[in-house]
Amino acid sequence: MARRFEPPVALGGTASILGRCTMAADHRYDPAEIEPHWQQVWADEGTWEVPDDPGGDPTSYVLEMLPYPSGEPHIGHLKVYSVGDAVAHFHRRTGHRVLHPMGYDAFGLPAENHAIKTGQHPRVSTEAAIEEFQRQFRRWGISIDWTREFGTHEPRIYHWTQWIFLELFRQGLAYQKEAAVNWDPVEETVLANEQVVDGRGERSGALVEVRQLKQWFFRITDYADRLLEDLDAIRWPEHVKTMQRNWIGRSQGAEVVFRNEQMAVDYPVFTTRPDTLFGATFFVMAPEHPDVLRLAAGTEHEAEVGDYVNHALTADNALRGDVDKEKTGVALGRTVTNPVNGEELPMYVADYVLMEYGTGAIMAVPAHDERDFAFAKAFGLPIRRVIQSPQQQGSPCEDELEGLPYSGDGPLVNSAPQFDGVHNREALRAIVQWLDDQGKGHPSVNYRLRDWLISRQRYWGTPIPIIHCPDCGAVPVPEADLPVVLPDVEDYKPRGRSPLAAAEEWVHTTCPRCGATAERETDTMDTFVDSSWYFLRYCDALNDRAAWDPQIVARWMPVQQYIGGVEHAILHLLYARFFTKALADLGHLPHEIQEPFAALFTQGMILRDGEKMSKNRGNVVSPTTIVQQYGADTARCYILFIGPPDQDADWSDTGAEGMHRFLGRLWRLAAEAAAELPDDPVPASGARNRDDERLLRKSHWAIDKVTTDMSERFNFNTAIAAVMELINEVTPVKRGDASPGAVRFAIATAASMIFPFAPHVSTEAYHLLTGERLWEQPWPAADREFLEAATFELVLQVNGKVRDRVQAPSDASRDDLVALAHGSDRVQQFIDRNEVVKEIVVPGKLVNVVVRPV
RNA sequence: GCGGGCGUGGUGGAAUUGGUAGACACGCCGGCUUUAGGUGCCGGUGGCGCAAGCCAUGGGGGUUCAAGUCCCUCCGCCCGCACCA
Repeated sequence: MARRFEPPVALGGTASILGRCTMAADHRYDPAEIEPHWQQVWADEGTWEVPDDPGGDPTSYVLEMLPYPSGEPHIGHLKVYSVGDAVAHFHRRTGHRVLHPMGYDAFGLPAENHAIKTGQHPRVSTEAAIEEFQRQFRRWGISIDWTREFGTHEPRIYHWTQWIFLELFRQGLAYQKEAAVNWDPVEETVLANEQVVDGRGERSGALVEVRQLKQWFFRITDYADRLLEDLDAIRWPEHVKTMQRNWIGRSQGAEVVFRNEQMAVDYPVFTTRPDTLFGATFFVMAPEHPDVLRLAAGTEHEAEVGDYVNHALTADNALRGDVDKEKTGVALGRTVTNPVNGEELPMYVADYVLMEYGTGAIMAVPAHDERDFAFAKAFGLPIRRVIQSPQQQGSPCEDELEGLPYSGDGPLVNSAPQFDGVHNREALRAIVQWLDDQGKGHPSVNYRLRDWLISRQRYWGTPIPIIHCPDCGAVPVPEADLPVVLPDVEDYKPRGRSPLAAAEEWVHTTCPRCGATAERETDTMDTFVDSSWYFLRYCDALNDRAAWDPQIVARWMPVQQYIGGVEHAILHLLYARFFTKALADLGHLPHEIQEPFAALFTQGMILRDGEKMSKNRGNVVSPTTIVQQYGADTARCYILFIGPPDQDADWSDTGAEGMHRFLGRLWRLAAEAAAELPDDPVPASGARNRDDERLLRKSHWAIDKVTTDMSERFNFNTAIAAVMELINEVTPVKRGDASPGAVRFAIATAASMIFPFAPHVSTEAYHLLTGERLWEQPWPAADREFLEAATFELVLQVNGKVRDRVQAPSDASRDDLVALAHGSDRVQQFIDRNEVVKEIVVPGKLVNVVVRPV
């Protein structure tokens, strides 16, 4: 290392030589030189690698969400890895073996769409992007165990994605069914419910069509309750948990059977309000309900119902979901019997009833349900109040409809003699019990969550390892034949079926069960399948006999700190939880591992001028540019300094420059001190002068502050600010008479603590000062001795307003403090001509003298 | 409509449990160093006021010796869910 400083002979014991025209000052802080140097050392030595089995050492697994490799990393990546790396470094230096791996979510539509446009194989563009990501992550100095790296598109990886599919299939958790599914006409594939937002494809923005297709599903609904309950046990942001709870949408209620006598068919409905059963005045079915046309057949409504159903099924999904839309529907000309009172209720078909939820049919209680109320008004149907609202209880109102619809609680009316006057919550239980006894209903739970549709009619994904045999049906590919390798094709364009269907040689095969001619499944899996287990693979990444060894996984899992964007609050995070539970049930994970991510941190976006960065706005700041301009340390530090990392933050070029100046100052102070100050020990308590005391006090205060900010919260911005305060204390003039040992200690401590955010410059500075490798040093510990001062600044208030500040001994009694208050002229000024009512003393802080005019 | 979050100087943000509002930084102003630019260093910087002092955390009200922090109410912005029976 030619550039290393040769420390000159020490220039004596005082710090007064800290002038500017020194050797060190001739050199500039040059990240372009420092950063690659240490990166090379870390790469050569494999510094961040951990063994599969770390033995008895405490472990920590720090993970950022799997990046999708496309083009080059953007500033959001820089932020998420700056946060994750800070956590990983802090955990390492506080005594943990830290697993901090990297990989790529390499399958997916953008690469395939690119292939459709250019004919370039998605593997080629994807692997080019991966290389670019690798290069950048290395250039940023992120501490990654590169031996564990993989892309989900590698056959050695999707081998196990297919294996997991087969395991789920074996257990009945993967199944095929014909269903009304969301078809994205632009992407030409089906989408999961989670990928449809406001009736539009999440990626394409196209209005989604409903099609009847045979598709593969994962039975995530079997895990609805556990996915809900276990949220309580994980340290995740409350709003993410709320979003998952809402998505799962558990509602407790009852199934109630309504019978159509003409056709002799029972129609169960789900309701959360069986207490309002006596208020049901009609009955509504979804247009998709398979019995609708049959029911209407032969009635005067037949033609009208047919038209309505046709229209409803072809209408835009988005419009149908609109709450404010006028209620529409058609009478079926049939009735059902209300089981509680034998009343005949007219049947309707209406598109406000959804086939996917409950049984696709509802009992309508217009008096106590907004939607039913709106429908009843539109169709002139009777409205019967069966629950009294509080306003109504004193004086029965004149207008029958006043206060309706009312969805709150209250005593029952107009119901049945044994229930009238009973509070509805109580009546609810009694009515369900009665229905159960009569065989006309039972308690029931419903979920909004549906099974996860995983098949995609696209090329660039993991092939579904199934062979369709005319005799045996869907037969799993034998484990020994895995992986089913994705074949090359000429044409990536989906034409309503997977491009894989065109790979005829690949498709044609024999049935593993009976040997007959058979065909391979040509759909591929949703890429969310890949990202639902990748974190398990990292623990045992090179295993070529199994997806992982459960014993090894047990050493690292669950992920101690997971970091990523809130946009995955539902999709990825719910699927990964489902996989973890299912795999544990199947015996592939230790039973204790029920949750993949013990703690979650969601970072905010980086904005510019208050707006999202986007190519359209032309306000994109690229990490490449920033790193070139200021170095990785500045970029990483600044991104963490702009504000709390969970909040959105506005990027500012001048702000980044300020951070660059600060790191330069830190480096220069270290270089100067290394060159000019003798390497004395920190002066012992008897040998310290006032400046030593001040500097050491500040140092230990900063250690305490930074340690708290890092371990108890994610306040990296205030941690960095504390290091800045410490450095401000070390500047030449302030240093005054401080001893070289104290000055060196303060600078080394600052470097040590900025390391998780700016690993290169801090390592360099620390090495200059001590000759030691910073990453091998334990995290500094604050010495209590310096945290407790002999005196403190006592704030003196009169009537809650600050009037003076004085130094007070830390061990002063309350009376002493009050005396000090009265001793202040400025306080006296405000007490004069007033009567002292009382004195409030907050030890160590303030005295408040309360006065009132005489 | 329901649920959640947020509102503090010119700007980003601090204020951990009700106890000094504005840490730290950007920007701006002034000074020193430098051939010069940049860098570096020193000082100042919430508003009003000559000053004593007064005012100030989206608006209004309350609790308290003391409120950015707790309570009520209104306003504004952001996010999630939304015909789920």
